[in-house]
Amino acid sequence: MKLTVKGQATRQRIIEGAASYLRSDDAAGVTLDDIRAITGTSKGQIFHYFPDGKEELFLAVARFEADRVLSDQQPHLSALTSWAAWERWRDSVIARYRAQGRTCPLGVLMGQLNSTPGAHEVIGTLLEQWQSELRRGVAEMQQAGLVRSGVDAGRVSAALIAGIQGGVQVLRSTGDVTHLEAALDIVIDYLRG
Amino acid sequence: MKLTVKGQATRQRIIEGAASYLRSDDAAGVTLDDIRAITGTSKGQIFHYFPDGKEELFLAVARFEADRVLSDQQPHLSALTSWAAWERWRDSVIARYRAQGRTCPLGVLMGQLNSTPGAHEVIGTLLEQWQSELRRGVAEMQQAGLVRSGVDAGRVSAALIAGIQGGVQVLRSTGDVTHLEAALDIVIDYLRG
DNA sequence: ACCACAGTGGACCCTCTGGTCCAGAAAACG
DNA sequence: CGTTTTCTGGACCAGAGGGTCCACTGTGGT
Repeated sequence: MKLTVKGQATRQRIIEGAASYLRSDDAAGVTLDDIRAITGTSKGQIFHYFPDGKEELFLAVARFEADRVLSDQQPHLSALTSWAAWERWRDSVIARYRAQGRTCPLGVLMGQLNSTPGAHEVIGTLLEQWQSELRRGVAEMQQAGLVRSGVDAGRVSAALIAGIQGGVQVLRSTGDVTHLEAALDIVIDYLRG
Repeated sequence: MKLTVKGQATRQRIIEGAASYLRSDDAAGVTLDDIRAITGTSKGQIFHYFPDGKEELFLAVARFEADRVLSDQQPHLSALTSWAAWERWRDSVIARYRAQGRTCPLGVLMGQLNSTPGAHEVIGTLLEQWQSELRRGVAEMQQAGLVRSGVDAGRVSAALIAGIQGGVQVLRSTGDVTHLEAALDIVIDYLRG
């Protein structure tokens, strides 16, 4: 499929419009027609740019959102080289999800893409990259002698990922951000020894 | 609505049949008709026992499954009075979710009940009870002098809940149980001081 | 025995939604 | 220019799935 500049723009408009819609409150039951309306496009265009329909479109949006998750944590996530940096990172994560509140674009997307392989792949990749950055952060702290070398960086980063995911999930169903805070703080405290 | 003994039995059969079906692999897109077929009932019966239809039925199943989550952790969850007991509890949680694998009845249910107040209430209640048991366990360890009194039992239990939820979610999308293990182990290690 | 009401089966309906199709407008390109 | 390709609009289709209805059967109480 050839895409002209105009075509690229429209395609992007669809993705970003959908992403933006998912950040609104009642996006639980998104439909292609919702997205069509929001983005001011037509059925024809949606299937022109996403021939495989719903799944392809939603996967594209999911990738877009997954990128956002990581980039929203920058520059902190890539520079976890001091305790102050870890604190800044922690704060940025909490701020991000506090702002997001009970809505969760990726969560809605996963609900729509009923556990298709593609969906798992997007989430898997995201978690992998995320954890890998954290693992690197822990290792750097160890090299700098700020974290005892007996700590298993892989394990700590896995626990952080789990804590964040779970904290966000609790936030989604209870609106309460304290679980996320507690999980992050306790693992970081563990790191401090 | 009056229910005879037979009626009660049928109603229960529907709930348990649905729950069992949700534990199978491809339950992502459950439909009332699936449940009807599995439980050997008719449309008439389903709406007879669950007048509000899908939502009422699925909420009933969700409550059933939520009970299961807690009772599967017994008797360990209610007797967290020694390190050995904590280990046993940890092992029972991991065993349960390892066995469950990538399927997650409550997860599927939540996907269907698109964030209705009822769904949030079921999950909220479950998490509350769960965390409250854990908090009690931590407090008892403190009273026994096994955990330093400076530890905030509420925070630790919140972190455990978050870690478990997140660990299970990772398990669902990657099939990997190590995140769950890491989260539990690290928070328990933190408790050990 | 009778009656009222619960239990059961299944045909039927209706909406919602993903997906198809095609015709016309607008670009790209020679 | 002319033609070929892409872009856009929207009518239309088909299947799925939740929900309704009603007739029939079983059951419990008096």
